[in-house]
Amino acid sequence: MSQPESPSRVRQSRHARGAAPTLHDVAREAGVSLATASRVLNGSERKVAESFRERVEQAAAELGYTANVSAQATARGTSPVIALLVADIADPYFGLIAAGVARGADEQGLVVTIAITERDPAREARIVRALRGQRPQGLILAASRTKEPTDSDSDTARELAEYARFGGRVVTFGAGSAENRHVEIDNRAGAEELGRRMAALGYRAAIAIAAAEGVLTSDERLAGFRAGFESGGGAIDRVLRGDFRRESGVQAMTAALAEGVVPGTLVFGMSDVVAIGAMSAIRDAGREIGADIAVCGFDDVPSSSDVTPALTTVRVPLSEVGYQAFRATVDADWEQAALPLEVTVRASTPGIPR
Amino acid sequence: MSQPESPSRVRQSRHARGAAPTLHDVAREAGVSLATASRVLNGSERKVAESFRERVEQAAAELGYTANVSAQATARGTSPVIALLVADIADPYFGLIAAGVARGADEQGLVVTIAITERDPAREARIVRALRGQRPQGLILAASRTKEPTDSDSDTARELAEYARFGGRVVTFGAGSAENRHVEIDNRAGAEELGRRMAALGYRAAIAIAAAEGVLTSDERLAGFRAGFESGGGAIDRVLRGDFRRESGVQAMTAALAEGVVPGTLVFGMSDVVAIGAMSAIRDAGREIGADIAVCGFDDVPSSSDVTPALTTVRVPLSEVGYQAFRATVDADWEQAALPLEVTVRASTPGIPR
DNA sequence: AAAGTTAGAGCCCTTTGGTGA
DNA sequence: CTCACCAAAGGGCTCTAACTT
Repeated sequence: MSQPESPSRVRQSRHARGAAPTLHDVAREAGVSLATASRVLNGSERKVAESFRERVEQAAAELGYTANVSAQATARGTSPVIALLVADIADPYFGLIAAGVARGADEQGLVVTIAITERDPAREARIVRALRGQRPQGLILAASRTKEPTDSDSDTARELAEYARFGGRVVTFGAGSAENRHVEIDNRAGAEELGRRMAALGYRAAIAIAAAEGVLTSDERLAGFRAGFESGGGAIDRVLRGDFRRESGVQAMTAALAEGVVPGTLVFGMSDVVAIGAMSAIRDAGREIGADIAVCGFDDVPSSSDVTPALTTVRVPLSEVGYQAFRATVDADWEQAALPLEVTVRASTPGIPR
Repeated sequence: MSQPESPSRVRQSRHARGAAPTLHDVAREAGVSLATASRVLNGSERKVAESFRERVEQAAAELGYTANVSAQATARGTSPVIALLVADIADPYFGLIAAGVARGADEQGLVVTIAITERDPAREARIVRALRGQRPQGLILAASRTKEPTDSDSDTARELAEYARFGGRVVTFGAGSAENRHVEIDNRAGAEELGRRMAALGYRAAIAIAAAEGVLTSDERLAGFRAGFESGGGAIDRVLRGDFRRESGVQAMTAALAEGVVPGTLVFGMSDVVAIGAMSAIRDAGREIGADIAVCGFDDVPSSSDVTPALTTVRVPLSEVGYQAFRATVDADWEQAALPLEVTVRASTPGIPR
């Protein structure tokens, strides 16, 4: 009566159902000690005789044993996970970065946990704190950093510092603190080249659709573009503010159009997604993209080449960027590999005939 | 000499640097027992006197304590993670699903670990096995299932069964086994309606670009479309095979065009991404999308409305689908909420004037 | 006697001495 | 002396049972 409804050859361990077999179960089944079973199954330098190894492996297979990662983590004092924070995983920008991170993690047999900040600094701080509890080997922060930290930003910073203090490795994008490793995308240079090229195409007046002032990526891209565009004789007439989302491009552009946009103007969206939103607004206003109003963006996300006219942009090797960020979390001595940006001129900026 | 370079008020615990503070440290600092500290910090029914609670909380704050999730997991026997398997996180289809899953997980304070199958059954099996080790509360499999399992598929199935056997909850998409919960997208009905609508618009000849035979989602969409389209007097002339990726759409369409495509033909891509690839090929061949060759897809990923002409498709609430999948992993009694699909006719299928 | 504390066993695994062949 | 095994301690936490006031 102590073993209700148990089939005849049931194991008498406590996990008849409901719990996965443990190393203990395997060891007992194989008739060896825990230590030996551990060595066979969960990797160790020390040798185990072939006959024992076989017995253990068979027992494990029979029982469907899988090492309990949490237990391993507590015992080893390190857990095989990389934490990735992104603003929005459905955004292709972050999707591509995540793909790169995942690729790297897979290579190293690490697991990646993903969390979404929704671009909310308070949320971000909360998440970093929660993630700290996982004791991940590395933490990659791919949400947008701002220059002058809000209170919540410094909450995040504090949590990150705390995490780093106890051996965790933080990787951020763009200029990080001296402490943290960071993957640098040369937004400024890429944007400058873009500005130069656009000026060379004959554009002289531009409208920029940027994120809020202080958002580093946006600031850098804007400054770079301005430098390049002005060096070629162009000028940015208006800077509209929003964020990196498509809807932001739609709204800013709609507003700009309402105020009036002269033909031959170039619109520069701080991200392709924004630029594509702007294109949509332009079209909805009955204007033409290209000869009438030209548009360019930044990132070269896949859909940039699928819209019509195809979007002029700066190619950022996002997946590679993600991969680099991953390497930065695990490599003892890491140096960022070159991440070349490349201006890609397409039909959305046909140029102005002289 | 026993405490090198230690600041004066250093704590004497073993973790002067390198290891995060433990509950033990907090308890000592607060002058209470482990049990009390645990109750205060890591949630418990039992009451703790206010004065003790304060002391503990302050000590925790001072030390920057965060509970070690792995240790909690081993002690509690359950770990707060949901595992998500997707074919490709950079694909907007999976990106949106992941966003929905992440939203749900966040609501419940769970962590999402993500893994990429790359649509490789062998990889998938390997990953499921690795993920099993995490003892996640739920496992969401969002990669494409096939009808007649390959060997590797049954490897996956075996791992899933093993996982489920010990209390894990598996959620798949599309018709799952009787055992597993599954989130059903009514591909057939959606595609049928699409087919009907396309026939009503005057289309009579269609080319379908599908994934390999046996890939359930593709099969269902194709069958549904065929039924609807034929019921309206149309017929599918050619079924080209590839996968769900953009490149597949390009290749299939290029091949189709080489063989010849008469004006007025409708191309149905089994996913928007494929349809967009086909659009690209059509354009590259110097043909026109719309009046000449019409195109429709499935999913309504964001870029579908950004391409020109905008893509006719079937709207799938992907983020909601992901959310549902998440609920299915955690709710004791779960019933799938309705996931209405909606045919969205856009400019890529202007119809054939009679 | 109620309320709240504490000691200590237990979770699953790793790893280090020891020990017998 | 190797070689290859085992026992046992330890890792950070939870939770029950016993104890204090």
